Amino acid sequence: MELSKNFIPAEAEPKWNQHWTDRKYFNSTPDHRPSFTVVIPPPNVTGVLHMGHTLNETVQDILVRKARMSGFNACWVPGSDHASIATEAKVVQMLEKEKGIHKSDLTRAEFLRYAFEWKEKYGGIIYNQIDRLGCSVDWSRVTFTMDDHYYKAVIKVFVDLSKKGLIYRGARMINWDPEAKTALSDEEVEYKDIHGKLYHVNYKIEGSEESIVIATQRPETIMGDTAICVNPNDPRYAHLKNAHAFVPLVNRRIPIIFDEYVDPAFGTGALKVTPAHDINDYNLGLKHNLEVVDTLNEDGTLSEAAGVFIGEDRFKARKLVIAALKENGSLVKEEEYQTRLGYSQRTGAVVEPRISTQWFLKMKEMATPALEAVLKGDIRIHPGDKFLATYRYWLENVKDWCISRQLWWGQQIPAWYTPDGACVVAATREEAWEEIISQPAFDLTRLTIDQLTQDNDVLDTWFSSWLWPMEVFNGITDPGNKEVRYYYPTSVLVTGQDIIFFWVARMVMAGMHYEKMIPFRDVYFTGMVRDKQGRKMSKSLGNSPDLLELIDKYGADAVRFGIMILSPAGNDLLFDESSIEQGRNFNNKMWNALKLIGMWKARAAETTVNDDQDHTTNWPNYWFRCRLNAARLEVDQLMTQFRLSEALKTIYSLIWDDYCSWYLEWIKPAYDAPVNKDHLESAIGFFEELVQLLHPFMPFITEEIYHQLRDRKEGDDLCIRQFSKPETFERDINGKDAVKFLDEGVLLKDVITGIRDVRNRSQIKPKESISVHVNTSNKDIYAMIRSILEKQVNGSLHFVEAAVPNTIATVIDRDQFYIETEQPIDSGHHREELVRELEYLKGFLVSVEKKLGNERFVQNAKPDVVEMEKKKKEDTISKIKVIEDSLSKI
RNA sequence: GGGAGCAUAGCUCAGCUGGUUCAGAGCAUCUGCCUUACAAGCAGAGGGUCCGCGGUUCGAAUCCGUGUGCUCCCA
Repeated sequence: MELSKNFIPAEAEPKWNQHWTDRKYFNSTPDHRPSFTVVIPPPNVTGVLHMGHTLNETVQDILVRKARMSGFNACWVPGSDHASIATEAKVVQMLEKEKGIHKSDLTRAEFLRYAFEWKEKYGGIIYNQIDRLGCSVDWSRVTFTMDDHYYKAVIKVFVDLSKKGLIYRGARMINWDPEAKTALSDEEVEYKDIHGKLYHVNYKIEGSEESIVIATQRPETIMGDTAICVNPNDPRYAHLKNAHAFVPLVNRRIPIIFDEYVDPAFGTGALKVTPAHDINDYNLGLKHNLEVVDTLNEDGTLSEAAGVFIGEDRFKARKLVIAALKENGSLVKEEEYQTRLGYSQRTGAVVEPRISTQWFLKMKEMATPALEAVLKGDIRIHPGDKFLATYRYWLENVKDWCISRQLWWGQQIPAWYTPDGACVVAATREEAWEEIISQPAFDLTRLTIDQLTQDNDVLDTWFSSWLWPMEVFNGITDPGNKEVRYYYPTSVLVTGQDIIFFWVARMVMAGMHYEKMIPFRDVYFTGMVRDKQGRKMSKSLGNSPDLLELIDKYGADAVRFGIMILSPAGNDLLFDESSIEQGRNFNNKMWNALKLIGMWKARAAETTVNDDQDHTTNWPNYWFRCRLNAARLEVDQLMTQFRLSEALKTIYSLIWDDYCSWYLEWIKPAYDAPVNKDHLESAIGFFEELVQLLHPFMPFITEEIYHQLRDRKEGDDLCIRQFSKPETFERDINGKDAVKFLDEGVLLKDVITGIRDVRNRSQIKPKESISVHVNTSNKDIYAMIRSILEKQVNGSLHFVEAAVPNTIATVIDRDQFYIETEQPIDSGHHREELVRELEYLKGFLVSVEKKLGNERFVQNAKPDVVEMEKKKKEDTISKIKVIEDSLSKI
């Protein structure tokens, strides 16, 4: 079959995807082989894959495909999470925009119906992208965090942890998102530096003409003030013991209290205390028994309790309060102030500290085993040095986790309330009722099961995703089942460093708690994908390219190549489309090598070489065999260290440079001559191994080439072809050490390059043939590689014992070369170059001699290092001699 | 404020346990090639005070200290 000019991804990709799917290659069931399990970090259903995901999924696919080809039963479970806040926000928005329906008009059940519809419609986008990228996931296992069994698992865990006393309900100061109208965990708040203002406000002291000035960033909260606090050691305020002041605008009488918490140097040294709206004030309030006046509603508007500006939004209220304070003369000063504000990670709204009754999970007990697992090395973090400290710090200082959210989209908290407010945690209404009637404390005479009401709130999405590695195998709902025993713990988790606390640490906690085992052996953190200017890729900036467009333009293999080649382990990468171009060019290179072999195949000679008699002819095959073995070992090692980018670079260079640029050229037959049959066989065999090595990185083109190289039997596909054991590097070939072949290869390349360089510099036309005279003590090696050398430099090789006059002299490795041309030599230019070279060598010689002259060096350095220096000295001296010799002859 | 990381060619980065002619790779640049696999290519080349300063050592891009500049995490 005639091959197209270039590789056409649009044809190969759907074809192989279909083929792999048809044959169920990526579906896994437990068997006798060791398992290699990866669970996809669930992207949320609202989204599309951005470049960060692309990197992530590619890394996972590389590891999974490699394992599948290395004797493992590879199982990669896809899925997505329900992303409570983000999805609910999108659904609410859609309902308002498209249908004119407000959430408040709907019942919970009606709303959930719309949400599931929405999920059906958009949730598939992400799966399509995973598919197009060539990810070898087991689609029969796709899991969603709101699936029935998953829902049950989350509820089961909640009930269980409650029974164990690890979950409690209480009023605490929490982070409130006034836009989504829900609580957030500490981890969901992002802090940003902003320019703010500090307002100095006058509070009148009771029964005196005096007043006290406080400094605040949030004048709109003064209506919630219930004290003023000063430092007891501050002489300015010592006389105010037992005094009271009046809050401006509302005239509340509040005490002046004394606490060392206040920094006398900050602002005026006097602090207004608003326990309802600031975490530190809240703690002060607890300590001094202060009244709590909550002046804000759940949507961020001022409440009745504020007394003024009721119903105004907090930001507008601030302006109104400032104006009012100005008017009555209470505002004495405004100053610029640098501060930090918390923003909701999901909605971007400014987070409001708010006292609210929420559910919490105690973290201390769960954190200890999770920390130990990593410190003991049961879980290995890559790159370790960078993230171990972060992980450790967070777990050692962990705070209780606020797990309730005031939303509908998610697992509804299984807590049931009697009309008089008593609360029971149970998986179902019936179970809750059972529990109530079993407790004599309840007055059952007027209570029926229907009067129980369920908690309105849902659980944090992370409270479901932390069970992911277990429940994708039904490990929570059906503990100890065959699958979870086989697949758990999973092998490696690949994810972004940004969710180390949200997700990674909590999965370890859940795994240690329920399976008594770590959830994964290795954690690999990928870096963040940034644009060329180093900016984080984000939807709002619009600087993230569309994945499917990239795949359409360059092909999935090229996209995978481009993103991997740029991505050193754990480091951020600056995304640049040109690296994807490089991937496409690489495709083209391999495609052309395939075409070359195809042409050879069409016209191969019947002749073969008899190995014993003709080492020379077979030399390129031996050499490449050794080169390939060495590279395979290197790649294997890099991959176990998760240095995937370097592994890919190694393969890239092995294919492009060693195979295409050197090996194929070395065995290429003379113009119009048929190729030697043994060479052809070797070339095909090597190419097979090369595409196998590359397959995990670029699955489509490699599968295509694999099938183009030979006719394959049904079921002989590259994606499941097992790697042979890498042959050891030292293995002899025909009694010769592999290292020798490699050394000869290096010499041959050096000589070819060196002579071509001379040709270039001397402007010898490519078509002009030259005579190369070499003075060497290794004639046998040159005899071996002679024909290749002559072909590659377009010249003929002759051995000499002395300098040849009227030639261009050069030294390559340890041998002296004299290049004879038909054209006259530009002696001036040549002399100049030789002089420059000579100067460098003389300087180098001085430094080597100095080193060797240093007694302490000779004494202290390792013997082979000293030996090396001596050799350098000798080589340099002989080179100098050759150059001086040539100079004298010009 | 506390902690972590980074600084090497124009750009993006390798450089592991200090020692090969160690200062590297890819991309970009320059020169020469339409050589029947490939111009999305081939053959070559140039390019760096390894951020500054100090120390340890026979020897430092590499180890230690310090300064500067950037990035991230936490409060």
